[in-house]
Amino acid sequence: MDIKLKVGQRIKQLRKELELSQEALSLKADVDRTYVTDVENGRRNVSLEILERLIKALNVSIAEFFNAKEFKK
Amino acid sequence: MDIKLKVGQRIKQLRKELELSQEALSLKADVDRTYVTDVENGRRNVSLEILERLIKALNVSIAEFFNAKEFKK
DNA sequence: TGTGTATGACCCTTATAGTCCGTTGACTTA
DNA sequence: TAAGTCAACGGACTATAAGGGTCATACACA
Repeated sequence: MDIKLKVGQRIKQLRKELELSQEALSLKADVDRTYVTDVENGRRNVSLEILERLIKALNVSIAEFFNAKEFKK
Repeated sequence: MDIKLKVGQRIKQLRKELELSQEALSLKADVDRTYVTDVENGRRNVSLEILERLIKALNVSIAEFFNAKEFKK
């Protein structure tokens, strides 16, 4: 599966666990709301700095974010 | 520390373990030779797709790549 | 019905990611 | 003295990420 989609689905999963809307997450991470939609749907090739902001807004470490089975080989 | 530098240092560390030159890594990952230098020195805000190519060229999973103490909190 | 909230899909700028050319300095080996 | 490898750096260029506008859809509730 495409890396962009894997990351998008992981973000969506963690966002749901926190019961945040896309807009609430976008505000916490200081990105555009429609950008979050695109990222979650695998349409954006996110850069490191934006990815870090999104991950921080989800209250997990980068290691935790990528410690999911879709990122293990 | 800056996320770009953390990623750069991790790439350099794994590259050294494999005893690859920057150019050899750049060929394996199909990115520009000079780009690898910049990434390792924290000067590039790498995108997901390029990062994935670099990580694959280093023979580790994405989870393993980020399973290092600098990415845990 | 309407009104609000949440998400998704386009489309279009502009800021920057990524490429490609070259040079330089440090180090090694002949 | 070369002649090679390697890393770092700069300038110019091209491709695309990031941001933002707008409209559509679905759902809930008054």
